[in-house]
Amino acid sequence: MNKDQHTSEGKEVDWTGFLPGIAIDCVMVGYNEKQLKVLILEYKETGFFALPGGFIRRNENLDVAAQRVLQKRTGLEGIQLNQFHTFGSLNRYAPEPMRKIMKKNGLQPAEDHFLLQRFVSTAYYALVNFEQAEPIADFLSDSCRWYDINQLPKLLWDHRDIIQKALESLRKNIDDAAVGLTLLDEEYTMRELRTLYETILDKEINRSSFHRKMVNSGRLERVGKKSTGKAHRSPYLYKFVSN
Amino acid sequence: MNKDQHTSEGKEVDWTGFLPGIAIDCVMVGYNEKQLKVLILEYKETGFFALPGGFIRRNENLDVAAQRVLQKRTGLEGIQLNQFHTFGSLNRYAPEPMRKIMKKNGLQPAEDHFLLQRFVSTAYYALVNFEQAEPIADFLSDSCRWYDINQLPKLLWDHRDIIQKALESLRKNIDDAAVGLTLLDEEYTMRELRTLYETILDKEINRSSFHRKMVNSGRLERVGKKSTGKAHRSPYLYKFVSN
DNA sequence: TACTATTGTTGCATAGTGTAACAATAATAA
DNA sequence: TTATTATTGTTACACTATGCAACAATAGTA
Repeated sequence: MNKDQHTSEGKEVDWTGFLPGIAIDCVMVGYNEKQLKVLILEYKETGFFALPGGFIRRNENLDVAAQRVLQKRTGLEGIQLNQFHTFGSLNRYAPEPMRKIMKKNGLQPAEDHFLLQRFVSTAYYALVNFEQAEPIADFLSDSCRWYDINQLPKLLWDHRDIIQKALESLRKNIDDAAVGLTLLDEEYTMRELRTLYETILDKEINRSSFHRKMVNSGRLERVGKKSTGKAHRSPYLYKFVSN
Repeated sequence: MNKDQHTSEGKEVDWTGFLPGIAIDCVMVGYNEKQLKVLILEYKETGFFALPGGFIRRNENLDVAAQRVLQKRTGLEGIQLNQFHTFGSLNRYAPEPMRKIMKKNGLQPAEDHFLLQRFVSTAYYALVNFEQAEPIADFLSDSCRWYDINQLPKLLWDHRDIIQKALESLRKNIDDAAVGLTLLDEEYTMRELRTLYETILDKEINRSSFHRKMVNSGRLERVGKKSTGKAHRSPYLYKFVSN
């Protein structure tokens, strides 16, 4: 058999249980203090950073595998995952960092170890509530943390490109994605929702147009007013309609 | 080594030269006589039909592999390929048809033969000129033919779903895809272009709105008139502007 | 020369959106 | 109590895009 000792997970990993050659990478997007965040793993003692990812079990759907990866890293279930691209460039095959990571974890991988192969990677993005998620490192990493999308550390392989493409995809789907539903608190002001849009799209949005569009979309419901404590009219609170 | 005899291609196939577990499927879309066409392979003596596909060489980019598949089946180079989804459902793993296909080709595949594994498949669609393409079967097939997208034979695995998703993707991108550029002759009337759009979108399009939109897009150029021989005003001919 | 069918074009209604202005209002200052 | 201030809610206007309908142009036919 082809097993590694991974005491940090308390069990051995049987790499033969996964499909070879194909991996999954997840861009988990959060939002806090007017900034977009992405979950990033830091590998032990190497200064290497990368997206959370995983592999597909031999009797597991691709989409289910992605759900599993997300659940492992955030503790959340039932999050909508969006497959946006599959990355298969040759220049993403660079086993040296992974070999170093494994050595730092006390492993002595053979040259043809599962993790040192070339992988094609199908990438998903997911909108994750910053408050509810609990970043959890995997057995090769010592941290899984939120990073500001504009202040990412240098990432391994093509993971910077993957995040960029995820962001483009999110921007394209922003109106369908119900971004406010996941990224904001249950109730929010129009200003907060607009700021979220502006942050994602990285451009200013006209105030009254946005207001009209959101109200007319029929997906928002007024649920009260918010006291800002400031010297001006207090804004309404909205939430997504539940149909 | 792990080689099969394939005299129809005049050489052996060394399956170890490909990445395992991941395949490519191509939806090549053509247009003829007001109907959308798709290139479909028929496997020898089995009555099995499937999309043209292939695998990724160990030192080959994913996108390049897709180009190679397309080139092999159509003889065309430089066609734009659009990756639209990666299919990884478990229910697409059904090796029995492939085993039968191989046996009909005089092969006696081992249980764990490369082609009998589970594959995740990254799918591309491409717009292909019906006149210029020369459908070419591969070594396991005895034909590669255009089929009307509304009269497809029963396809193996999930290939019907793949075509459906390709069509949805094409519809979403129809305005960017410059469909007329590839699917029509170099010069065409507004009526022909509109009929193409209507065929792809499967709905009627308002005549004058379409006319306006296309003219205002700045991507069309009037290049003359066409004699229809009919008793009415003759339409202008257009072509895509070359910038 | 009138007729017919189709194309090219234009006017009108409606919807979406950018811009600016006005109205409402909650706290603060006078 | 009243004026001030800042921000939100709303509305008017302009411009664009698009569906719809009507009119004009025209190439062949009767």
